[in-house]
Amino acid sequence: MSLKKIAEMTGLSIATVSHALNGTRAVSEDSREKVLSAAKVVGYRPNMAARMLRTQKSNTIAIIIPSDTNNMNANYFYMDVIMGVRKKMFETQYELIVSTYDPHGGVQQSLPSAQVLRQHWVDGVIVVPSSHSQRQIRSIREMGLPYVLMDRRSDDESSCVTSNNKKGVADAVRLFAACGKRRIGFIGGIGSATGQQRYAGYLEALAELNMPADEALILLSPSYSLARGEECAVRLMETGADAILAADNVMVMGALRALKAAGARIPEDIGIIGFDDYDWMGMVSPPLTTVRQQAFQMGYIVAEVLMRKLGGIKTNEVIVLDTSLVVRQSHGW
Amino acid sequence: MSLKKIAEMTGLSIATVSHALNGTRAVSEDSREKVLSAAKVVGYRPNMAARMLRTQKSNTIAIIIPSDTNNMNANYFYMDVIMGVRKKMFETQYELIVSTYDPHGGVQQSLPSAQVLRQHWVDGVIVVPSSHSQRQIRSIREMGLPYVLMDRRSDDESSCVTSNNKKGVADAVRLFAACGKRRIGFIGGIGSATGQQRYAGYLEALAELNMPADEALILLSPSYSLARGEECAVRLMETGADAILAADNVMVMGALRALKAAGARIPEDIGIIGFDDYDWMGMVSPPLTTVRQQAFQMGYIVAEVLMRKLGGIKTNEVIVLDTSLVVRQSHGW
DNA sequence: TTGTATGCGTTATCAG
DNA sequence: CTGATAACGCATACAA
Repeated sequence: MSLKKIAEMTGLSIATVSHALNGTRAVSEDSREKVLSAAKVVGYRPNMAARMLRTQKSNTIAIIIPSDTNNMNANYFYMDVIMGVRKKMFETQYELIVSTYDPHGGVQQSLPSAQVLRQHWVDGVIVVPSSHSQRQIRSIREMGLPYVLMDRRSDDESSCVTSNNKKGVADAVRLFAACGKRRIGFIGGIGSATGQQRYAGYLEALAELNMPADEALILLSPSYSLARGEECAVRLMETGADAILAADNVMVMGALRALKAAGARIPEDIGIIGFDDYDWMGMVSPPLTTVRQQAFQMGYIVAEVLMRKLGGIKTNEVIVLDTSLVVRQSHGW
Repeated sequence: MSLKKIAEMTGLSIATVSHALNGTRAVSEDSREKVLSAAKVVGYRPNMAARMLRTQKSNTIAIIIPSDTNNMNANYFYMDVIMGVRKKMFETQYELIVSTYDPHGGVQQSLPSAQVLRQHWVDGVIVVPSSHSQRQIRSIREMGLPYVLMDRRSDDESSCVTSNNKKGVADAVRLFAACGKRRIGFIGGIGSATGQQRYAGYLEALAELNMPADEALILLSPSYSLARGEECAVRLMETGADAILAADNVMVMGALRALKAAGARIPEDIGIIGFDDYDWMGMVSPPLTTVRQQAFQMGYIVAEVLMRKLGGIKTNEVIVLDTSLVVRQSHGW
């Protein structure tokens, strides 16, 4: 199983065997063949641990995402992201460790649950920070582990890849306004930088349109859930909203359900725009207008940025991916 | 950064430092404190490579899933699975490597793209086999790497955790029949063991109900896609089907879209039942009746089985998880 | 309670 | 073109 064994089988030295296998120095054709066939016979597989120990490289990175156990749906966004990361990993022959943490685990629990960080192991890490993870991010930086933030920005000193959440929501608000909507409600999360940016986009667009920001139309929650989405939508209907911006793919489902349960006509009585884009959104009635994020690309690009860092490049990159409005029918005419 | 350094700092031996850190033998309170504080000062993190090399254990497993790049939706099922696996991993302090392969990559390409298998590294592996991966599975077995199959069964010698696909589909057919449906169409995949089992369930239920299996009502495809789902549904409408069983969460979306586009009344003109259960399925109109799989549990359980194997238990376990009908409205009355 | 010393499987250096 | 050997950082058997 080891180089040593193959060396014994072939009568060559460990060094020659290693070089023959890796093509890292000239080896006679004769020796090469002997080594290769012996390796095949015993089913030789290199021992990564030894290689890592020697080279100080694991060819492995980790991605650490929040996993809200009572809201599994939010994770689908990260699935697309992970597939994007995987694509880059495949191209570069890296392996990917997927780790999770509980975003509601409190300050000290938030990120470090990822034991992968506490061990000298991965070459780099992609992190989706929570609002409590500044300290962990700092410690990652201090231990010299290459990293890139993703989806959410938590500070100015880190490389980061996010969506243009602010613009995405602002676009949606403008679309509502263009359709004659005047009382636009906002359902969002306040627990993450992402949520805050979306809220900021809402306020900004309102201001730009000279529309007042009515507190009764703004419903912020610490976390996302279907039930919470329903609840908020009910509240907004009572307040006389004629449009709802649900800044998250879970909330929008709840909101939609509540609207339908109440028998509201969409979009005549009340318009609705959601976040993220899945095929099913075109399948509900009316088909949902939504703010699309480039999830797969986000994964691919954040992996690319990390790879660049692993290559020794020192620049800090802040990449903001554009969102796009997927205009279907739920927003109005 | 290493035990050696801490040994130097504290004036103790490497052995004592190691034991103090790991609590693996008695150490005087005095020494312990010295070691711990020194470790904290220099930010000591154990070097996994060295530990792995020494102990021949990585505390890491891998899961290898098919990733159909032109059908990202299918992946969401595996996201739920992965979260289930993660839960077990969290409990047992293992890390999880997520690897993918192209299910349409042809025979030789199918599984081995997962380089993780070609390296002596992970302690065990969870594999979703494709119909072409028997050889790879055999080679995994031959190299003595503990493994468990998941979602699909490819042979009789491997431990395996799957859903009861056959029964799930049969239940759906019976429900259709109970609602007076007589010409029940089947849209399915033939490219995987999963698809074949679902098809078998369809035939079995039909036979049990003394209903003929009309070839014109059976549409099998090598792979899943939204477009293909639409196409099949159109065909089935032409053939006069009064019900459609779409044995996959992507196909059912396509089928639903086609039905709506054609202005069919659901479920009066034509009923439809899908596979897998997502929140959005309750949000379309009419709410979709579907065959639910226990995705999260499947992940948790398959991880459990693998852990058992890693613990040295030699039994082969074949676990079949029950499916359940989520009865909403699209099937009929 | 502590220390010494070995070896895990590689890569890479240095010497032939 | 080839070989001997050191070192990577750790766990642990053995000795004291």
